[in-house]
This record gives sequence, structure tokens and C-alpha cells, in this order.
Amino acid sequence: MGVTKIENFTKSQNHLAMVAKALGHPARIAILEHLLKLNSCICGDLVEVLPLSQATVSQHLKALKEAKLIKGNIEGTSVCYCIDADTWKYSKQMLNQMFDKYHDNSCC
Amino acid sequence: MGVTKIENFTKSQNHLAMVAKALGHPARIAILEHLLKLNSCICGDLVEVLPLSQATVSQHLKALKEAKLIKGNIEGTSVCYCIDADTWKYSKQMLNQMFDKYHDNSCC
DNA sequence: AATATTAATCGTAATATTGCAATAAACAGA
DNA sequence: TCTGTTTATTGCAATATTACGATTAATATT
Repeated sequence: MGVTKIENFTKSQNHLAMVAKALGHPARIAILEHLLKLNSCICGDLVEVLPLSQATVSQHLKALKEAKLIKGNIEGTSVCYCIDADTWKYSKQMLNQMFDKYHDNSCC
Repeated sequence: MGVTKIENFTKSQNHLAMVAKALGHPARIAILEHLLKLNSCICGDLVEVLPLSQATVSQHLKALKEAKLIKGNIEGTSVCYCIDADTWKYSKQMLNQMFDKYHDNSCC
């Protein structure tokens, strides 16, 4: 079916999965790293940094925007992208919460 | 084409993306949470906990195993799953490294 | 040996993702 | 207004994912 049974899982499980899914492509990781590196908004030079066409980059940006990991502000002809602070912090916290639950006592 | 251009990205970008992709489904988050909750190996009662068929759960377990987030040990007729400590710690570190790079100075 | 239990795999259908060329939309400057 | 610049969208093809029933494989139990 290829369609996830979202309704059977908790809100937080779905949120974590949604964020993780958005992070689940090297191009999108690269986009975020670029945003973090410049430590400010960037305006469109992403296409030159990435080994992908403009259309494809735009699609990946859309995916990140849909997961609310980034925001895009229109500035004249170009668009200014930056990390969405709220989702970023929340996701960081959720991920840490999960990753911290493990305490090295595996039986296998 | 539906095929990711992995070769154009760095090793660490691909690793992060691979782990994130494995986390990118609520069922797989639920599986990991269950493993963390029991804090030990569980064998197959996952199928009863999750709202999915045995075949589907097995598929999700395979995805987590392929990302090396979990390990599976055969124990008689059943299989014992647990978190893979190495990948877990490494991924946690990589994710934190990325998430910590953001310092609240958004211009938009 | 025959049967039951458990988990993986196969086959299949529906849907999603990835990628790009082509086009559209929105705006700036001449 | 016309032209260039920048980003989004559309349309399409190739491949991947999700889900499940049916089957297989491996080991226990009787």
C-alpha cells in the first residue's frame, strides 16, 4: 500500500518520525548544514553548492519546510531560508529524550 | 528517478541521512521505544504491541537492522532484539553535533 | 516422525520519493 | 512594457516504501 498507518501511533511518535523522515536524505542534511554554517539566512545559492538541479533542490527545500525545520522569507526576487527555531529546539529535545533512554545494558 | 545520488555527498551526511531515514516511520520509532522501555531484549511480542501484521513488523525490523540501530540474536525458535550500542551512541553524537550547531540568531 | 511455534521471505498492490526538463510565477531593472 | 533573474510548480519516468497474505525455514514439543 505504501501508505503509513499514522492514526495508530501516538502524536509524539508521528512527530519524531516526520522530522526524521525529513532528515532522511543526504541533500537535505547538506542543506541544513549549509544553513547552520552560514549561521544566518541564505538566499538561493544552495543550487550552486549542491550537485542537484534547481528543481530538485526546490523540492528538498519544500520537504524541509513541510516538516517545519526551515522557514522561507521572500525578499524581492529571491527567498531567504533559515532554520525554524521552534521546531529545531523541539525536535532536538525529542530526539535527545529518545536517545538518552538507552543505558548500556544490552543482553545481546 | 527515485534513486538517491549518494556518491555526491559526504560519508557523514550519508550516515546521518541513513539513520534518520530508518527513524522516519512511526512504527520503527514505536519498536525502538518498546526496546528501550523493556531495557532488555524482547522476542516477537512486538507483533502484539504494534497495529501491524507480522510480515510488516518483520520488514520494519529489517530496516532497523540494516541501519544497524538494532541487533537480532536467535534464541531457539524466537529472536531476541536489542539496541546496537555502537550505532546508537555514534548516531546520538552525530545528531547532537548537528542540532547543537544552531544558535538562535535567525534573521527571519 | 509429525506437529506446532516463531520469524523471515516472496509476491503483489498501492502509494511515495527522487530527479530533471520544461514551464510558470513573481519581481527587479532597463 | 520588455527582459532578465530567481524560485516554484508541473509532468513524467524510475525506483523505493509500506502493507499484507501466503509460504518457507528453523527449531521445539509431542
